[in-house]
Parts: sequence; C-alpha cells; structure tokens
Amino acid sequence: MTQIETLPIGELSRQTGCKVQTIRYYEQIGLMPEPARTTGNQRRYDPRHRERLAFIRHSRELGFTLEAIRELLGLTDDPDCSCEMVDDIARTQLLQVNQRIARLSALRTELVRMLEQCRGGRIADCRVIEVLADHTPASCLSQDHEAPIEAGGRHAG
Amino acid sequence: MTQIETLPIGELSRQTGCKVQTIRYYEQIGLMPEPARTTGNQRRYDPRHRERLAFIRHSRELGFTLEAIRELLGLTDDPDCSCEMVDDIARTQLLQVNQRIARLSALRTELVRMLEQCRGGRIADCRVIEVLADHTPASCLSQDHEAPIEAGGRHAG
DNA sequence: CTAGTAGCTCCAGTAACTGGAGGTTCAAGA
DNA sequence: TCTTGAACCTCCAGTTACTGGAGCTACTAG
Ligand SMILES: [Zn+2]
Ligand SMILES: [Zn+2]
Ligand SMILES: [Zn+2]
Ligand SMILES: [Zn+2]
Repeated sequence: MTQIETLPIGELSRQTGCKVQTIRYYEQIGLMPEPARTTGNQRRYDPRHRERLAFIRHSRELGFTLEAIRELLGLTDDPDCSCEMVDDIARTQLLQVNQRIARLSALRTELVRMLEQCRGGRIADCRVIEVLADHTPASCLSQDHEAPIEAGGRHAG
Repeated sequence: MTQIETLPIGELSRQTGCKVQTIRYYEQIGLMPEPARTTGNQRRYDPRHRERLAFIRHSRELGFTLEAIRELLGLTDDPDCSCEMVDDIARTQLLQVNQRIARLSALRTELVRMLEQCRGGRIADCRVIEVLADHTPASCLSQDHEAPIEAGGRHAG
C-alpha cells in the first residue's frame, strides 16, 4: 500500500511561505478546512490543502480581502458556473487599487512640496511643521486627502 | 470681563472634521491634552486645542502614523531646535509612500493582465482563478508581491 | 418643567494577523 | 529503551487607528 503524501504544518508553512500561526488562523476562521490529525493531535495536510493555501496567499498578495477570497473560493465550488462574478470581484479589486494609487500620488505631491520648501533651520521656521499645521490653500494646495489612509503598518519581519 | 472662546466637543468635531469619539481617543492615548471641564464634567476646548487637532488630522491625512505625529508634536515643543529630525520623519514618510505606490503599481499590472486574459466562460476555465491559484512565472509574471498589502479596510462612512 | 440633543464612561469589535506562555508529541541518535 | 530538542498543541493578548453601542447624565430652548 502506497502512502499518500502528508505534510505537518511546518512543512506546509515552508512550502507556501505562510506562517504557521497564519495557517491555524485561516482554519479558525473557516478559510482552510480542518486537516487530518495524528493520534497525538497534530495536523497533517495533503496536497489539496497546499493548493488552497497557495490560492489564498496569492490572492492576499494581490490585495484581496479575506472576505473576497472566501467568496472566490466559494465560487470555485461550482466550476460550471459563469465566471462573471469572479471577474467582478477582480475588477472591484482593480478599481480599489487604482483609487489607492491616486490617493497616494496626491500625498506624495504634498510631501515633496513640503520638503522642498524647507531650507533647514529652526523648528519654529520649518515649512514642514507649518504645512502640517495648516491644510488650507494658503499652505497646502492639495484638496484630495480628506480622509486618512492606512499608514505603513504591519511590523513584519 | 471678556470670556475666552470655548468649544464643546461636538463643536470641535465639526470645526476639524474629526469625530467626537476620535477626539476622546486621542486624549486617551495622550495625543491631545486633557481640556477643561464644566461642573457637569463636560469637555470645553480652546482654540489651541483646535490647532493641535488640525495638525494631527492633516498629518494623518498625509499618512503619518500616530507615533510619528507624537514625535512631531514633541519636537515642536522646542521651536529653537534644528528641524532636521522633523524633515527626517517627513522624508521617511515620503519613502514609504513611494514604496507603497510601487507595490500597488505591480499589483495593478497583474490584475489588469489577469482580467484581460479572461474571455468570460465557465469558472473552470477562468484565467482569473487560474492565475490566483498559481503564482509562478507560468501564470504570473510579476515577482514583486511577496508580502501582503493592506486591502481596502476601514468601513468608513 | 420638560423634551430632546449632546455629552459622559466603559466595553467590544474591526482586519489580518503576530507573539508568547505553558504544555505535549515526534523523530532521531546513543 | 531512553533522552533530547525541535516542532507541535491550545489559549490568550496585542497590534493600528479608530468606530459603535449601552446605559447614564448634562445642558438648553421653549
Ligand atoms: Zn524643516
Ligand atoms: Zn493638505
Ligand atoms: Zn473569468
Ligand atoms: Zn503573482
């Protein structure tokens, strides 16, 4: 009898580049199905788990939310169905990416202008501080950053 | 005796475009100083609070983290000091914005290509699904989205 | 005096993980 | 067989920058 290929969680982690904790987290929220367990209660995955996790990771890398990914995974359960909804989700994602780029470009413009105006002196005279203190046409020409944007984030290693 | 201008929190909120809860939150984490209170324990702000909050908001809109803003506010306490550190914080922020734009542009490229290849048929044949499932040069030419990016986020009204 | 709006505190939840404590299991070598 | 050390387990708390709600109190106009 040939034995089917099974992976412990650390091996799956290595093969997909997804952290062990994250894999467990995906299971907890129902994105990954519960794998088989050894008698000692350790998870053992098969190649289909690996493919599903690769799908999830690649989608995340493309900026899809876990909710969108959940939907995409749901849709793939029905391979004969039209792919309209899949493409819709992807188009929505593209739209959001475009919006985020536009927003960030506006920020860049303002940051650059701010920095250009500073001649390096005392804080009391610093244009950076002045501009930050005053978002009106007098100081800041950009009108399109009304709402905050997620900054940096993820203290990732 | 002339009375100095004081604002209840709702008025400050209206004037700065910052939600009431957010103002209280900034106080809680020590970004905004505790204002005076009425005998009935309600907050009353003065114009300096408004300026400080405007500074915080504009900085947030430019993508600075609250930690960076805390530092900037700390620096302004010493107006005779050189503005080097201020400009450093701003330059770091600009760098991050540039990186985020670069990352998002790569995502856009991949999303666009993915969508172009789909001819609209069954899910089983959908290129979008295929590409999502397979981030290797066979499917996905982009090599620069190794780490996830914050997606959308903030269910803001 | 009363009604309605605005304020108060405290707590929980969001997205998508990450890290740690404290304990158990596995696999390999002696 | 025993031992050692890495890998695994569960549970919980923390991250960022807020947001929303429950349940209560204060202020103000009529
Ligand atoms: Zn300067
Ligand atoms: Zn501005
Ligand atoms: Zn398609
Ligand atoms: Zn890819």
